[in-house]
Amino acid sequence: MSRPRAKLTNTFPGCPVESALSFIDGKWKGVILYHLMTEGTLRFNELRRRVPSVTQRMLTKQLRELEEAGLLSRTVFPVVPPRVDYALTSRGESLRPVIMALKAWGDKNVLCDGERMTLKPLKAKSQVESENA
Amino acid sequence: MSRPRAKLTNTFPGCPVESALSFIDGKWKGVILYHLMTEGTLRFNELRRRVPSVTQRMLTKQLRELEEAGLLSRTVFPVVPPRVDYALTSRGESLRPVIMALKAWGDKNVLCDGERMTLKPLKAKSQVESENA
DNA sequence: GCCTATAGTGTCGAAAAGGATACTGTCCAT
DNA sequence: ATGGACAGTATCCTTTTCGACACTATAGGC
Repeated sequence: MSRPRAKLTNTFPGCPVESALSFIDGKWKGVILYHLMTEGTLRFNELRRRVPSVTQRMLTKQLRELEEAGLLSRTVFPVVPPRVDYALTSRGESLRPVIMALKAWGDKNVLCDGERMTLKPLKAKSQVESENA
Repeated sequence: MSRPRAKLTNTFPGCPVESALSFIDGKWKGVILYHLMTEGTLRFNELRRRVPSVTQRMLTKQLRELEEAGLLSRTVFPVVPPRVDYALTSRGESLRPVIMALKAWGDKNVLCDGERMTLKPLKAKSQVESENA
């Protein structure tokens, strides 16, 4: 397969997994979708503030790709200073189970401590039970 | 964020989404996990046959990364010809909801027709109802 | 004696992705 | 008159990813 990932499309079982992944591939798409899902429509700089480490250029790029993929809509208001709203389309909304599964897995398995990303230890069943008790 | 994606780890809401994504990032990890989830333990060449377009070198690389991440185990049998089994660990198994959500989304939204990957049209509610009738 | 299967490794190069930095233009508040 | 907020572009450069291809070693079958 010498095609870029976004154009990956051989037919084989499991291909749907890859093609779905290709839509949220890109360093920031996951977070962008997550914020739009949990907070609703957001403006460019609102997104920027929520994803502090993305550069302007990358945020623009990822948003354009998501728009092209039909996952979000971009609404420009002809006012000054400029105003641009980003909102999920219904196809974007349909990704909610995926994003939320990722979020749940990340919450359970990863420690985002600000310096390193570390895996949380797996819990034995007894530990889980005592926590839920 | 000038770190590679695998080391992405700033603290912000939505970070769990990104860090979860970093585990299945890589052009073939999704499919590999999918096949191990649906078929159980597989040998190197069995995986290769299930993912026809991956090269040997890339399959090896992705498998090693998944192993390092603790998502699968690699068992070498000292026989000749060589035999190496790949199986999900329990942490790998814990990704099942994620992979299955991706699979479901892909099935519903993408047409893998072997030449192009195209988005299926969104269904109006009435259409869905008549299909389920 | 040659081919096949097994599970890789090594090297090379192209392409894609991502980051740093500087720049645009208008309005408003200070 | 200076600076900031807004939503971007443009240019350049580095890093990362991926693929092609060649190569390894051993046993068994024809």
